[in-house]
Amino acid sequence: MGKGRAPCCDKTKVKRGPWSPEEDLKLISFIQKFGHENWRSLPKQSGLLRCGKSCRLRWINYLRPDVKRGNFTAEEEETVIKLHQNYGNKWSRIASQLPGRTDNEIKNVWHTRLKKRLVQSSETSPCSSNSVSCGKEDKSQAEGCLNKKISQDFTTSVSSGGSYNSNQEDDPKIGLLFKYSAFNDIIQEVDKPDLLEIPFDSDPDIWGFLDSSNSLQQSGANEFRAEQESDEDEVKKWFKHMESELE
DNA sequence: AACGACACCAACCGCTCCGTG
DNA sequence: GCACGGAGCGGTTGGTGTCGT
Repeated sequence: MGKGRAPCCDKTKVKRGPWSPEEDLKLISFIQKFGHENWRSLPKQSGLLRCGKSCRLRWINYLRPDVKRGNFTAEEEETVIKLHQNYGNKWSRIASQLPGRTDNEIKNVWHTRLKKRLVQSSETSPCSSNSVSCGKEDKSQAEGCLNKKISQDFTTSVSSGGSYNSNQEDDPKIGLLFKYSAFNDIIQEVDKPDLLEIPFDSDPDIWGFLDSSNSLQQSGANEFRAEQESDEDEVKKWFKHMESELE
């Protein structure tokens, strides 16, 4: 794109680094009221001294109501491994199959845990069966080797000759993915400006912050969203509280 | 208790994609 | 068709917590 591009924001005039609870509240409050049609102008309108990109990232990776916090379950990890085998480093693609998990989170988990785990297990059980050399001197090679093995296992489990998509309901784990995916439609609603629904379990820090001055109870982190429909009163209370916090 | 190594994760950076005029 | 701007994505970094010595 031709002449290069202007930076997304004036870095000398925006705050950087970790977000404070107050900033989080401002962002949540603004998005709940007005949505996020335009990330670039959002900081200005909401009174945040942040780059639009930073706001977007914070919202998507942390504040979004449907973000699931906490450790990945074994099933989720396995799913990530399999999806990575299919999609490669398309984290957003993988994330779309794991509701509540963000691309950033999946990426982190992959780099910190799963990749290592794969390399380790490839070292203990070399995939000699398919005549691929798994030299220890090249970790990426080892990883590739293992991926190949997983791929085989995966395609086998999905059933021979069938594509991933056409057989996903046959595999219990893929079935699980499907169940997750069913929530996607609901989750995507969150991005719509006119929606006024705030689940109470998205961010421990925020809720801890809120709890410190109010007794708004957050529901358990792993309880799913079915109970949320009756939370409208809670939402109003929450807004009132947030507004008072911001004053 | 102090220190270093390692692990984890939030956030940033820069690039690409896509819509619009 | 082209230029531009905004959004999204993936790679990387830096801060912080944890563990081992």
